[in-house]
Amino acid sequence: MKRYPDAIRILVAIDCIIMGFDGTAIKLLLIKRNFEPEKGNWSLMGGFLHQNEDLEAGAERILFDLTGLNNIFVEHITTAGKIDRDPVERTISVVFFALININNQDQEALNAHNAQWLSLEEKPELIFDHDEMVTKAIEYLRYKAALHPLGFELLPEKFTIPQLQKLYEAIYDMKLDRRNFSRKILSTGLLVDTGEKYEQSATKKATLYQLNQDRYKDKFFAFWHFMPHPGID
Amino acid sequence: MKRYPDAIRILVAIDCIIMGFDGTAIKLLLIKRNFEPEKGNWSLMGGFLHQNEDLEAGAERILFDLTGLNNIFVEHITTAGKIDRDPVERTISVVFFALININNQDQEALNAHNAQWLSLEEKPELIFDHDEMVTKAIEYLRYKAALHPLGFELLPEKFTIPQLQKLYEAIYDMKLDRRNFSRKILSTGLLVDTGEKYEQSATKKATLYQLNQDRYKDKFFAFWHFMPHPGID
DNA sequence: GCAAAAGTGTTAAAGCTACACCCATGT
DNA sequence: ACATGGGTGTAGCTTTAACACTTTTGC
Repeated sequence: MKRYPDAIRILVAIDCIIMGFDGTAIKLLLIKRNFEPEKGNWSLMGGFLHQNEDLEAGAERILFDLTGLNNIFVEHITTAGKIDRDPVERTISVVFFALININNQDQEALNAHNAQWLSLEEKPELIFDHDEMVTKAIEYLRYKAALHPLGFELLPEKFTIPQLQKLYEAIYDMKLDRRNFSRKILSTGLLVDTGEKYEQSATKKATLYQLNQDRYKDKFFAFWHFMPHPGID
Repeated sequence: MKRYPDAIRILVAIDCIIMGFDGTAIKLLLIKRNFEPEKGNWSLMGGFLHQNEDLEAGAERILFDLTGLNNIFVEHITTAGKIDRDPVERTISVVFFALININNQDQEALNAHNAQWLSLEEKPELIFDHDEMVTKAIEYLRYKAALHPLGFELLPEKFTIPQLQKLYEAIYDMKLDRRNFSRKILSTGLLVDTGEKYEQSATKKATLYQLNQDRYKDKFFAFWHFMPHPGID
C-alpha cells in the first residue's frame, strides 16, 4: 500500500523554548518532568506531533496547554535529528521559539505542568539535547532583536524607555548609554507616547509608550542597525 | 514494545536548495524528475532520511550524490510540515541550504540526475511546497550575507573585487558604488592580495584576492553593518 | 535638602555618499 | 587614440559615541 516502501517513518516531537522578561533578566519557562522518561529532570515543554496537525499548530497547542495563552509570538528555529537524541526511540524534534509577556501567564496551568521561570544563570542541565536548543534560541534572539522590533513581545503593552533599555541590556548582556538609547529608539518612529506615566517608579515617573501598530509592519527593518555586535560575548 | 505507543511515526524527507553564482546571476540547481511522483516536473534535490543517519549527514549524502562534492557549505534553514504537502503520504521535509562554487561541479553526476542550473528568473514552478522553500532560502541568503562573510562560498578561491561586487549586486538586486564597495570590503581585513591578476579581464586586469583564512573566524561579524537594507525590495 | 532615576543638549569623531580623476589593456 | 573597466582620493553630509546638565519624585 505504501508508495514509499523503503523509507523509514519516525517520531516527530515539538519542543518549545519559551522566553520571558521579568524587568531584569531573560527567563526560560522550563518543566520539571513528573513523567517518564527522565522523570524528575528539567526539560523544555514539548510533545509529539498529532496525526492531523501542522507543525505550527502543534507548537501552538503545546504553548496553550502550558500557558493558557493564544496568539503568542512563535517561530520555528531549528530541527534536531541526531540518531540517539532520544534514548527510547529515534525521534526528530522540531524546535519552536516563543516570546511571552511574563505577566500574562496562567499560574494554575504552570503548576499543573510543574513549570517554572528560571533565568539563564539559574538554568539547570536539561534532558536530551535541550541545552543545545536553548543555546540556539539565545543566539536567534540576539540576531533577530538586533534587526527587528521584536523585544516588545516580552514587555507589557505599555512600557517605558528605561524598561526597554533594560531588556536590550539583558539580551545582549551589555550596558547601553541611556541618552543615546532613548534618541535612537524614538527616532524609529515606532513608539507612541500614551501620555501616561509609570506610577510604580520610585523616583521621577517615566513616560509610558506603546507600539505604533500601523508603523510596526512598515518599520520591520527599523532596527536593522540597532545593536553594535550582537552574538559576540 | 514501543514506549511512546500513541505517537505517530511519519516520513522524513531532506530537501536541498543549492545555489551558485555564474558571474552575473544567482542560480539554483534543480532537477527535472525522471521518477514518480510528479515525474517530468521540476523540483529541489532531495531524498528520504536513512535509518542510521543524522539529518546533516543525510543532506551531505544527497549533495554529494548530485554534485560529487564534499565539504560544501550547508546549513539547515527550515522544516516544512504541512499535513498535505506530499500528496502520497504525510512527510515532513527538513530543508537545507547549500552554496557551491559553480565551477566545481561534476557534470556527469548532474546529467545522471537530470539536473540543471537555472537563474531565479528562469525558475519554473516547482513541485509540492518547494517554491516556498526557495523563497525562504533567498531571504536567508540576504540576511546572512548582510551579516557575515558568506558570499565567498560562491566564488572561486581566488577572485577579484569586481566579481565580489557583482555577487552582492545579484544577491540584493541593487547597484553598488564601485569605489565605496572596494574601500568597505578591504577595510574588513578579510582579503589578501595574491599578487596575481585576473588574466581573463578584457581591459585592465583586476587584482586577485583570496580569503584570509586566519581572520575569517575572528571576523565572522565583520559584515554586520555591511548592507543597507537587505530583504527589502 | 538629598539621592536616584528620567529626560534633554552638545560636540567631536567616525562612517557613509557621491562624486572626479587616473591607470592599464585590447582594438 | 579611444573605449572599457579597474583602482584611488576627497569633500560634505549623516550618524554615532561620549559626554554634562536639568527635572521630578520619595524620604
